[in-house]
Amino acid sequence: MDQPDTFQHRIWQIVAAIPYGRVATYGDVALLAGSPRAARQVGGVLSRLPADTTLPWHRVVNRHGTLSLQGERLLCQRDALASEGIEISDDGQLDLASWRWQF
DNA sequence: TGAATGACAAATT
DNA sequence: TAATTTGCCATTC
Repeated sequence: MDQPDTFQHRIWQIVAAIPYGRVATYGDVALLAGSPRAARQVGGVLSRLPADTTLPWHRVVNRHGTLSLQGERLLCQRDALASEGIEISDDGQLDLASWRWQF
């Protein structure tokens, strides 16, 4: 099983701290995790999340304010964000200047 | 143990 | 200005 102090576990803690109705970038999460260059690992961790997780992974977007996912996962994230009051453009892009989590 | 992978980001062409 | 390539870092095979 996973160690209690792994990067993965730290990512979970940070993503869980994202306030409702806000979004954070992979780079921000990586920065808070202690590795500003580990943005890829953030995505890697979220990609391995269990289906029954309570983690608000849908609040994590790339630095362009777009969703890097594809297919059904992308639709699920867009729907989840819309449910929180976050408006997304037709191109799947949201206004980071307005929705980005300021910490 | 080593090589490959990946839900990003920045630099370069 | 836009598109492409390289670099990063932890996890996985």
